[in-house]
Amino acid sequence: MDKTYEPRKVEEKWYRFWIDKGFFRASTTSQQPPFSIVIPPPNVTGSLHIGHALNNTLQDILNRYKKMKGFNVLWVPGTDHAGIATQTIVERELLKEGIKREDLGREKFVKRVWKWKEVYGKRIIEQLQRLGASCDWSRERFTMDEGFSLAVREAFVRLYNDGLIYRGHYLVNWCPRCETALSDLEVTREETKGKLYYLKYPILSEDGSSDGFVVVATTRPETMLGDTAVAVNPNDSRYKHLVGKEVLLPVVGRRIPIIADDSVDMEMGTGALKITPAHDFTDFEIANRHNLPKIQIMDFRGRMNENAGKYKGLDRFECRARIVEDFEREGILQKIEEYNLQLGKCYRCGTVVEPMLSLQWFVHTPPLAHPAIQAVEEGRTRIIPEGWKNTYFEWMRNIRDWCISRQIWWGHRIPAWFCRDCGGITVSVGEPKVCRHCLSPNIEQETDVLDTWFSSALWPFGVFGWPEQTQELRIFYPTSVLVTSFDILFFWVARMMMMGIRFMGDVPFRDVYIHALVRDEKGEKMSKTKGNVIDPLDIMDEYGADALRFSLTALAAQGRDIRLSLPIIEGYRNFMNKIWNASRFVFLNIDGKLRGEYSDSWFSFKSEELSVADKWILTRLNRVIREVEESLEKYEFDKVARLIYQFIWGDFCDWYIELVKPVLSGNNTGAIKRTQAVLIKVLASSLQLLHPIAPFITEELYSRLRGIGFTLKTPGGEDAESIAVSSYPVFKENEIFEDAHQEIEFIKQVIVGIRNLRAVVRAHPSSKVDVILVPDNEAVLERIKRNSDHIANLSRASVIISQHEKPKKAIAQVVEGLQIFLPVEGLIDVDREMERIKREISKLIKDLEVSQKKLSNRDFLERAPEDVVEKEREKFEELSQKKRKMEEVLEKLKEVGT
RNA sequence: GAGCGCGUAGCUCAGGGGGAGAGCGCUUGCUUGACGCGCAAGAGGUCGCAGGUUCAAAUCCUGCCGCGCUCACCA
Repeated sequence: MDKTYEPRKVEEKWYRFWIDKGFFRASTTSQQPPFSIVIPPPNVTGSLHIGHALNNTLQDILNRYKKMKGFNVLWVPGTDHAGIATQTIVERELLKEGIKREDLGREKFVKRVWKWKEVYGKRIIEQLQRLGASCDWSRERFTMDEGFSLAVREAFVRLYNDGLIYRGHYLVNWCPRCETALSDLEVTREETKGKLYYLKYPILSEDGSSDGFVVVATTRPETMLGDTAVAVNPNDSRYKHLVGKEVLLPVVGRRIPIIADDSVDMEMGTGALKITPAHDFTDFEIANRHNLPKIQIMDFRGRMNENAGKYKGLDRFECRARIVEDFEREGILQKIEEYNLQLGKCYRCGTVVEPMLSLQWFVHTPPLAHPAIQAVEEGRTRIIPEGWKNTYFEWMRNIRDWCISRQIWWGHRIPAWFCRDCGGITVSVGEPKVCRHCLSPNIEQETDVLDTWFSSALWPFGVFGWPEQTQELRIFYPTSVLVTSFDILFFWVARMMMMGIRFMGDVPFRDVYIHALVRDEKGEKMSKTKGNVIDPLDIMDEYGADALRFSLTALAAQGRDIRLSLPIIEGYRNFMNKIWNASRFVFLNIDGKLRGEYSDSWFSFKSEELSVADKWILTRLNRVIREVEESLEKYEFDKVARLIYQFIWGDFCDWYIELVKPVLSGNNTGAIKRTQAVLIKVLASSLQLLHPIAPFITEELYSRLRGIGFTLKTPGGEDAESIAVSSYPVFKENEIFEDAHQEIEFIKQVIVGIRNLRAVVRAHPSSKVDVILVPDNEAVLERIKRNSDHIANLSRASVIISQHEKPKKAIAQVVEGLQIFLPVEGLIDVDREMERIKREISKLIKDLEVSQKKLSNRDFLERAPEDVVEKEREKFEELSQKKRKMEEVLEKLKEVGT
């Protein structure tokens, strides 16, 4: 066995083993309770990033844990076609070859994208496998595979027939670069420095002559070309007299009315608002109230159209500059101010979004949102951590209709056909032959595709074969938990809730666990442009998948972002190595094969046969088992990791192994056998606890345990050929030994005390020192007697127990009920040691004062719970005893100095 | 503008009404028969600030300061 764990030597082997054995395959005939998770499907063209690593590690932990608990676990994997994102990437690649998508035409282009999908979809799947994801790959799905396409059409048709999908002319967010409509969510607002332009519109008097100006303020002067009114607040005394009059729209020369509308804020700008109904959401609504015409002045690429007159053909930003110039020349530009505004940008490409009037498809969401809100209110779906509930409610309660049509090629084509004869719409799952309304065969399918998130919303039941009523749906829906990050709470989680309830009549998941975002060590979001990405694949190459997984788990505290850095990962890589070496120690101390000695109810020692140390470690183990399970059930992943880390390193390695070394090198065969058994039991259980987080190293070490003849059982009671299918450790009340636990905890203090004294006298680690232990009472005396070997071995001391004699010249330590003396002959830095003791005494005095104050406070005595008061009394007693002893120690020191 | 989260050791973070914790880093010592990716012993903190509630506040409440995020059609 190597001295250092080398993950690269084993990881691939074990993953193949798990797959070959079919351990990740779920059963549709099992009697076991189901546990199911659907993966948040990564983008097909994407590459595994650190966020995926976290997301899938957490899911894997839950799945592997439940598997070991005997559940019929199903983790459904898959990928998302990610419409706009994927199309953009493929377009960019094609451009490198000098090909535009229009050159290929729709059909050929889509074929090219499928090719990409084949290559890159596979890549991300391999990367997930590299991470160790225990997905049931036989059930891998893609949001555009045949079955899923059927589900999408079915859902669309049903919603349409129920009147929840409609088509109409509305103002939508439009990306002029992607040339498609976007939903509200796909627009991100960014604070941008801009300018506020004050434009003077000449007022027309009754006779048509000019009569002064009304000044409007705007951040987008170019939109004035499409102005159809100026609006003021009806209560605005500055403008009251102008309502009903007209202004002459400069440059254009059109007459437009001055109207009154309540929604105009008198404080804002000049209080007079120019109305461009076809390019602004507020204006659109005002226009509807006043029956104003809507003049579109741009084409879908963001260039001025024929309605822009002489500006036709200009890009919208060029046009802005020209308009401003022209206003200035005419003397009707009053002023320009610096102005910060929240600009809407396309979340995919960052282009400034243009509100555009167009014919689009929408989902009418409030009727879907209502039951989805209720489900969370009633706790049928729990959101964890709870804080996100409010965010969910907030969004759901203010939900607006969802624009689902996209003018791109890659995606689910909307299953609607338009009739060239009667203009009617036929919506159908299969391809219709004739128009539903006039029976004309002269029909044509909608060219728009659906928003990617429309199909993602069906994921939790689409993957199980919906709309067919499959066995999988019956068993695994609702899924047990969804693990995701908060940035797609609205995009995805909320919509799955709506669709799941609508089509399945039940929530899509019992729990939603929302985890953090992974940031860099400075707390910044990782991005390729910033160059601060930590690539999980590099990390796995260098440190191993387990180290990465453990790092992410240990940092996955609820409600806080993860700041990941290499030193942290290195630390947990070291932990993996520690486990490796602890196991190595165990193996080195078991000669030959166990020959099944321990495999069949192999741990069968009666409590009186166990040593105090054995009892101590078993107590610790059992408590850790319980705490780990409690934490897992609450999704407290960081706590799980900490508990296991502390137990393996801090308890098992630092103390148990050290305590047991003399036994193993002794010649008491019975004691050796028993110790070996405890070592194996504790090691095996530790590996099991660790397995969900670090599957590879634990499998490797388990295989070595099998090599020496030790086997775990499956939940079904059979020999487990893999730790992945072994039965999770169970808390056993009869392996809790409170007395032994306290005894070893006490002995640890004694040992640390002596080591501390050794450091004071600068004793060389290999040299022995003489110490005199002076116990207060019989109980302490007995404890020390029982453990004098442990003390002597772990502190390299010759121990003398004395109830009366105390050395004259010595340095000392005090632990509860015990003084530890180390005689010295003036070879030490007495002043420094005195300083140390004095510091300690003054701290004791301070603590005593606090305690004293409490105990002399009548309110405390009367109102505090009895046990708290009692504990305070004990504490006071203990502190004052310790103080007395420390003072004594100080006296001894003085003598050393003389 | 509204809402949410976070300020605890030099750094990264647990904890969350009754004796301040971990890892890393730092100091000192170590060819300790598992491991130097290690062992041992240490130093290091008015728990952001100010009030309040309470017998008792790092912990609960209010305000403030700082950092971050989300939502919002505001010219």
